[in-house]
Amino acid sequence: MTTEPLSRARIVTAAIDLIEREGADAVSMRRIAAELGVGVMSLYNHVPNKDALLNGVAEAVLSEIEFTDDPDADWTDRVRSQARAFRQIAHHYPRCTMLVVSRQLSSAAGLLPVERALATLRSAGFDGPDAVRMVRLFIAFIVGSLLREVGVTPTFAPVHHRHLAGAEAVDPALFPEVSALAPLLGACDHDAEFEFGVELLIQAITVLHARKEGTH
Amino acid sequence: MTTEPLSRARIVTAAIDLIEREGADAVSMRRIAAELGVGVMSLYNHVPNKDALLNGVAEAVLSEIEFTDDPDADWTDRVRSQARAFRQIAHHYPRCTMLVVSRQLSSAAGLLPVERALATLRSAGFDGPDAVRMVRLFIAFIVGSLLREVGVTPTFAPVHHRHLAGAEAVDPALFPEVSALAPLLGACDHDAEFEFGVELLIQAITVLHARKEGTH
DNA sequence: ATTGACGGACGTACGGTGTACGTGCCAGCC
DNA sequence: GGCTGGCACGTACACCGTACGTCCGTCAAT
Repeated sequence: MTTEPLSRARIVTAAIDLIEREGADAVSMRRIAAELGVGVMSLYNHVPNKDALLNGVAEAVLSEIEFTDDPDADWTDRVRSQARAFRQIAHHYPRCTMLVVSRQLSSAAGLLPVERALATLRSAGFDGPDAVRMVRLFIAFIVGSLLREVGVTPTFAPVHHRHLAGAEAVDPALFPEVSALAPLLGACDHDAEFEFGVELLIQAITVLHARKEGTH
Repeated sequence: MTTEPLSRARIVTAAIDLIEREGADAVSMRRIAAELGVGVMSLYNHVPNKDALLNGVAEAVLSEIEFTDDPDADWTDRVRSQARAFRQIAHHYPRCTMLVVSRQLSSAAGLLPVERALATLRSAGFDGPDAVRMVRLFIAFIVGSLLREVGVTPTFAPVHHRHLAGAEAVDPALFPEVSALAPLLGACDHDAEFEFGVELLIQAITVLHARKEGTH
């Protein structure tokens, strides 16, 4: 059994595996070291500290986004596919999602999605300031959506009824709308919800686009 | 000096103060107890554990939202003011924002904003499913926006240049758009950005509204 | 007035955490 | 052959959440 020589990459992937298996709370230097069959302090030869390790996790997850961008496609389709790509990794690493969105990364991994998005929006004819605004808007929507989707499953148990275990848990007098719409609030088709949001944003942007074109 | 008798409320506000002063990482039972001039274990007479305490913090912050809803106003204005109210507390308790959005609350404090939003959307003529969709969309956008605004300042230092310390830090060959738009990406007028997003969402919703009305 | 129960403040203790620091092994180079 | 530098490792320390036992003030019933 040739134990290959421990590297930052091996440590990061071990951390990712551990997070996905047992949640972010289970991560500790000792735990990761044990997972790798290695002394705790050996980790510090490849990673300056735990925080940097977690940044590495976020980077690694983010860099697995598969952008299959077709420059010839309609810009709306390109936006759609990029939004979906972003969301797809969140589903591949659900327990890591919180980590990814809660750390702003200055590395290449964090910049590439922005680069792609800016490129397609510029090619669609938006000027710089507008393109930046659009990207920020889309990222806000995507991050917020992913947080909701993931926050629903902190234990990863398929709890569909969320905070509304029963309709009687919420007082209809205080919260008439919430209690009336409890069934709708309890069940959430995340896919449909996400697609709806993306379409609505794209449509809104298209309108704004046409309006600017018209004022030329 | 009459030391008033320690209560869940006092503990929670001490925690909030501590978080705002020194960040979320500074919170520990021992630290909070010291802040209150009290033994550590005394806290557990009023709070079952740290997690519940943090939930209490999130609830307290959330319940400070000031909804000055005018039922006679235009529904778009009501949506605007609700979105702004949500954002305002995030600016009042910037270091607590992450806590608030990362915990889904089943309490009244968490439900009230949803109730308000549903009520205004229903009064605007949306049916149940559409209203729920809209609320989810808005919350996703708001949460994502707040995370960006707050994530920019984890140290609360007014770092305006973010991840782009200098334009030369990012390789123009790899990231042409990012490097070209670096000045725009570096500086962000959060207020304007938020208002832009809210207006765009409202406009998109209005279009969708009109379309549904037309198909009657 | 005495007693009893009880709630809340507190100290101690245990297992776990991140990581600073020193030690020893082993490969590569002079 | 001896030196040097990198890497695995153990020990140690300060801090964490919290289970548990203790003590004391207050109040009810006797």
